[in-house]
Amino acid sequence: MNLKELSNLLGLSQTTISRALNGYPEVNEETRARVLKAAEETGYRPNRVARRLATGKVGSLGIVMPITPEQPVDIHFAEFQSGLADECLKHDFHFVIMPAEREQEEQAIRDLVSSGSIDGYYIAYMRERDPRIAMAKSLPLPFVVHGRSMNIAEDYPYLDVDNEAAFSEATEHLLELGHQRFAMLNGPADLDFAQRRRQGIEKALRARGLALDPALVSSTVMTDGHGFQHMARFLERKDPPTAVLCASTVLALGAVRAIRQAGLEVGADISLIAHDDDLHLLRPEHFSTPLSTTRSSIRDAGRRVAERLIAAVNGEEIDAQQRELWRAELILRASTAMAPA
Amino acid sequence: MNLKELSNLLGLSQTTISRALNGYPEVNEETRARVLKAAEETGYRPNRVARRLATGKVGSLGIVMPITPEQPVDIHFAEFQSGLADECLKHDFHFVIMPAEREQEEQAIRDLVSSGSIDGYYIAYMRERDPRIAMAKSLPLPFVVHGRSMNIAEDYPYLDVDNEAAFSEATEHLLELGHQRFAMLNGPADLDFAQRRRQGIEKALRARGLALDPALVSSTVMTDGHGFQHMARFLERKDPPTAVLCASTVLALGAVRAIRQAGLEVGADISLIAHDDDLHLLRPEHFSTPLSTTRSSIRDAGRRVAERLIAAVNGEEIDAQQRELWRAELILRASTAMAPA
DNA sequence: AAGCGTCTCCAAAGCGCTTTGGAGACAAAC
DNA sequence: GTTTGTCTCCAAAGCGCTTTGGAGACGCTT
Repeated sequence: MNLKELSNLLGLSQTTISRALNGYPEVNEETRARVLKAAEETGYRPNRVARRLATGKVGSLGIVMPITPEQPVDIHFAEFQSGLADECLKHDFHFVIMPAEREQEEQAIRDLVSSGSIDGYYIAYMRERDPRIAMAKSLPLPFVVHGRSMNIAEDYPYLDVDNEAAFSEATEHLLELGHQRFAMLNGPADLDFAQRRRQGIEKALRARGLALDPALVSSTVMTDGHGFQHMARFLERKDPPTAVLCASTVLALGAVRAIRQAGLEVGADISLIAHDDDLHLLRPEHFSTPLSTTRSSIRDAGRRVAERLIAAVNGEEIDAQQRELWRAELILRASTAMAPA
Repeated sequence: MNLKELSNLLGLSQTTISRALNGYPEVNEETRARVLKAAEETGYRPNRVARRLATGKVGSLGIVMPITPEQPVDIHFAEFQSGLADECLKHDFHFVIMPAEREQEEQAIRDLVSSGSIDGYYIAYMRERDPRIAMAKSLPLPFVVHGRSMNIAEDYPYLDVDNEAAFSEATEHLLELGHQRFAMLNGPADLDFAQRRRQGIEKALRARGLALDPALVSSTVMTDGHGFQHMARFLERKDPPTAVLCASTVLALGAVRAIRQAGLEVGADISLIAHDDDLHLLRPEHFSTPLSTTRSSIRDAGRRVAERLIAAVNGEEIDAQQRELWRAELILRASTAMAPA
């Protein structure tokens, strides 16, 4: 059922029906009621693709889904997407997912934009001096960056967690508990959030005249396998760390396994703080030893990004709010304790 | 940059450019080369939305994402989607996600189809006599069902795991180990896969003259919270089970926590077999006691569904392969042992 | 009675693409 | 020299919608 058929059915022009349905004033209320009723009965829904061609809007956001052989599905991505979906549902938006390998990410964004199937998009997994930002600014659609990119002079709309502050704070807490030897299970070294988290630790240590031993830092995709593997490696050293900071509860999952397998106890022998994106599946309080965390909901971030994008699509520009930096909350549980003597 | 601009630039008609780009024979190879070069240089990409209007195809699959307040993100869904994305990438497809609350699922499919933004779609989370199947058959787009729906007489294209056989087999194994008292942590009772899994257990028990105690069956959304809660409840009884079957490793995660918290040991005190969808994040071999499982990759299912849909969109109808039933593999690890005396 | 708003409604253009039905140029065939 | 066929290319229609620029009908004022 399309407009033309409906117009034949009602003996009205397509114009009138379109206007009746879209709430324009120049149509008799009686006629409008008749149209609305017929639309309801026939189940008529305007073709969004045709509407997009006519108006330029489709009611859809775009996202590029990173595909890597090593990490088939990123739970952080899924959780973010879940927030995005919540917000889209509210506004009758849907979203388009464009899978892309890392090398094709820029091309994927271009394709998505020129495909005409979205009104706005977000980009994530930012790296230093990320070229995608300049590119996005040159494209005609609104966008929001999730995260940030270091050493970019220009302004751009983003939403990020203050990773540096979060990890500084966590480190300071461990220092106060007497820890001196720190390890870090970090995300991929080229990603902005990983760099900032590391800087946060280094900053806090430097203030006490300490330094982070590069041999006790791993930078990997955030899977529990990597968490296990590198934690095990750290523990094999003759001077193992007494405190570990993890960039994700997923890494912590593996780390805890390694610690226990080495016959050690989380908390008593080794203190651990993980960044908690509030992953629904991996609650820090459900670990065998409940985990101390720096917490910031990635799902809320997804909601907020969608909210901003939809506002931008609807023409509600809010330049004042372009840059948004969320503070993570330090939550102490049983995985942090005084350093062993 | 659009076709018209490109045609002005080259001094050729839009027709010729379109044909050159789409590989039609009636264009001089010299001209084609010139067009290809210009398209490359200007970064011209045809507007998919316009193309869809002209041809009826966009190169996009559709999926409805169930939104529930109780389970913000379903890891099974994410894992399936990951497989879908892999396959879409291969064929230069993308996919559209339409978030919908459960009551609106049918409407969501209708909207998706009439929106014109997809060429095919899949439906999942099937229930008994699911009305979506008849509806899907009445709509003009190809679809594939992930799972099945009981008591539907008509034929329809699906891909499912043989849940009944998997759980029968798992139960038989436990029976051979001497277990008599079984519990089940199942998925939502209205879902087809949950019903079949339960039937599988019941069938195997019946063959030995045993029955599944309804008090030892839970039917919930598959979160670790529910796994914990119901397993704890089972263990509080004066006649606790010695064998547990879980519909997901996610439920098993909680169940294991409850078992250990009760001072019992998985394997020695309680045997446990979980259905393993091969979730990347939750590897059965990484559990404190490695889990015996019935395994079938939900990611592979996503790949296969995408493959079939894309083939259907491209007009390669394979009626012979409409119904596909995969067999899950029973993998024994340390969580299953002889029943305690 | 003519003129003027005000309501309603409509025909047609246009969004960017594909595709149908030629048209023109040229060479080969008669 | 005319006809036929083959290569290339193009103008225009059409996909389903929105929107511009009227047009007709009606009632009111002068």
